[in-house]
Amino acid sequence: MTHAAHIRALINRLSRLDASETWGDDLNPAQISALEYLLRANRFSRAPSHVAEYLGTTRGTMSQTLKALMRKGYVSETRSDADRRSIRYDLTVAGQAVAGRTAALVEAIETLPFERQAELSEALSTVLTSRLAARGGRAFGLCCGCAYHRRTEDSAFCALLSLPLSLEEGDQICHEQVAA
Amino acid sequence: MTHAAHIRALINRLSRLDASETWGDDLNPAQISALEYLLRANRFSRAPSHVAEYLGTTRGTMSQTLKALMRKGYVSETRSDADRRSIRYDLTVAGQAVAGRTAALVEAIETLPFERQAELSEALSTVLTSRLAARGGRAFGLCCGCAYHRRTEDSAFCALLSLPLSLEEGDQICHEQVAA
DNA sequence: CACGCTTGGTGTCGAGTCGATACTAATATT
DNA sequence: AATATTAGTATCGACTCGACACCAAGCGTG
Repeated sequence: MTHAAHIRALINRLSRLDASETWGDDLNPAQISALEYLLRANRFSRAPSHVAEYLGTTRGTMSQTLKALMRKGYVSETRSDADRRSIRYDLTVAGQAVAGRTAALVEAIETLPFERQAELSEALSTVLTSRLAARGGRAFGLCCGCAYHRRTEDSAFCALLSLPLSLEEGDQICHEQVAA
Repeated sequence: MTHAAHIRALINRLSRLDASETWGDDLNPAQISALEYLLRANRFSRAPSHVAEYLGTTRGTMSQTLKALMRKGYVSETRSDADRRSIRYDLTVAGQAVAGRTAALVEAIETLPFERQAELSEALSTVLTSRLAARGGRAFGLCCGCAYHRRTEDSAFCALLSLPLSLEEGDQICHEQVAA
């Protein structure tokens, strides 16, 4: 067993463990993952197709997942005025509460020395980036790390969509993000 | 977003990506995971309850998964003579072929410097161990790392079950394993 | 401007996961 | 011998997931 194969097994096992722990409500892993993505995504990146691409599933599946979350009152639907086809899903207060919880896995990771955490984050990011590039997937990076992000003293601006941004939006995930 | 929360997100995303890639046959992620476990587990650790505990699911679910793999010809059932309740699932040739494939994720991990791979493996192992301990789960370590493993020049022996072992079995996963 | 192509979202189908629960049979305990 | 525990299974309901078909909205080119 090589290091790499072992690492893959660890990743899958940890993910499985995390999924089975994050339970407790009437939500399953896929639904939790969707809520967590919505918590961190900016307003341009909350359509079913974006969540689907981020999580590596299809639009059909994600559509169903979001409808289920809708029925349970964790998200709300908003049709776009600019493009009448697209829908944006926002977290409700209940949804924010669930998505914002600290997972047991996070606490376990925090027991590692800070230095180790940084290495871990770095290494996993590298692997993910290379895999995403191989599949032709988008990076889904942070708004502030985008080539089109413009920042002044007390305001921000997206040069791609030609829209003003709030300062907090800089720290959110954007599906349009192009690494600077 | 803390380092730890980011790492958790990376782990889940990588696992999801891996699952969606390891497809192609008539097998889903849970079935693949079961096959991969069976490939690496020794003959005392291939019962539905062991696979279920390893993967963090229930006996009922795993029973169904293994039956599905049975129907598709990837595993074979063997009732134990010692304990007529228990069943052992072994990989067929087709099962070994699928479980032994190299995943794209493994190739991506292998592009990291060897030093980085070792760190990554080490860090993830630490986290997993601490999580397993917290849940009261077993370690599922390797046979050769067990307190009951006895090794001589050209043979091996399990002092817990009082049974002779083949040399290859030392590198397999054992559900009884107690870290030395 | 009208034609077609593409895109975004949804509905449906079938196989299967998953937890919960309830059950059987075999083994342990007392 | 009676009881408790353990291993595996069947069944139920909610849901995932890929595949596919469908519709409506936006786009692109002649």
